[in-house]
Amino acid sequence: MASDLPLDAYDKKILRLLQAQGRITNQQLAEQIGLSSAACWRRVKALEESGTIKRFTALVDPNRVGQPLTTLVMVTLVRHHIDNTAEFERRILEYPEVLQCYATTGNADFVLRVVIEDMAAYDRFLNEKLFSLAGISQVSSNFALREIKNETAIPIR
Amino acid sequence: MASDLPLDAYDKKILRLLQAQGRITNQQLAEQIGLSSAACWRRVKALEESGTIKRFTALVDPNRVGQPLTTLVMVTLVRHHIDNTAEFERRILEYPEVLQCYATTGNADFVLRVVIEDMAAYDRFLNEKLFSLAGISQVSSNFALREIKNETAIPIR
DNA sequence: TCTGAAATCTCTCTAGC
DNA sequence: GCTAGAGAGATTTCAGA
Repeated sequence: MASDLPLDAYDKKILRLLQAQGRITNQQLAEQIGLSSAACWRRVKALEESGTIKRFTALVDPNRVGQPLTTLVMVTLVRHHIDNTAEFERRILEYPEVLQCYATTGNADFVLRVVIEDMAAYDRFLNEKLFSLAGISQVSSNFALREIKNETAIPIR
Repeated sequence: MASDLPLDAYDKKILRLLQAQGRITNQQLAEQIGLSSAACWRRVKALEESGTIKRFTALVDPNRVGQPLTTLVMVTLVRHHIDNTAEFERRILEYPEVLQCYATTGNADFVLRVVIEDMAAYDRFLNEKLFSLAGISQVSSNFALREIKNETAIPIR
């Protein structure tokens, strides 16, 4: 249905606006990009169906829902089992307090961002979840003193 | 209007559902939490006004908009000028390719997540932007080999 | 101060060109 | 791509717990 790629100028404007205001009405969106509302609506649907728009979401302030502690965790695995990596990743996906996880170059194998209530809860996370995984070699916890920026909008060029 | 805090069970359900489906209709939302559509609507507005919901957004797949490269950058500042930190943070906020930035404990002063087109663009980012900032002592670039998880939904307990 | 019902207003989404 | 319009949903008002 939705052809893959390439995005034209209208699509790019749509993506910029929907990243800034996810609940803008289709009519306002259409007006701002300079298309009829039907044409705009079809483009938004196509962008959703092609996966360019993964989904819509509400961004919640973690401080206001009792999860003020952010930690960046560097994890290194032991090199013995080839299954370690797959198993590690599978378990990480199940932990809701781990919002992000990347396999990276450099000293650590993985970098995680963990959002949680307080130090006691983080201690439980380490002992009951992270340290219980097979094949963990090193874990380094870097606590966020301050959030300078936390943006979800990808620059559309 | 919106009293600060504390969230009751309805608010928590609303936050969970809106994080999962940012564009769910108010009627469906009301039905799923067990309130009338008017009551549900008022609660969503209150959550927005209080800042508990920061905003709504579309989550875009960076691969589909030509920004497939993610880098986690550890930055250390020199200790001489007290203004270094404030100036660094101010500039970081202006760089759209830097999606996230945290001041952290540990070896690095800051951890950044940068999303960008390719290595050439990353090289330009380093030389034209990051290295041009005053007071930079060390920069370590860790490239994301794979994204295991990239979630925005804060667990609501 | 909270609710729900109902009236009204606006937008979505399909159809047709 | 555009316009039109029925139906669906959002938003306000009002009255009751």
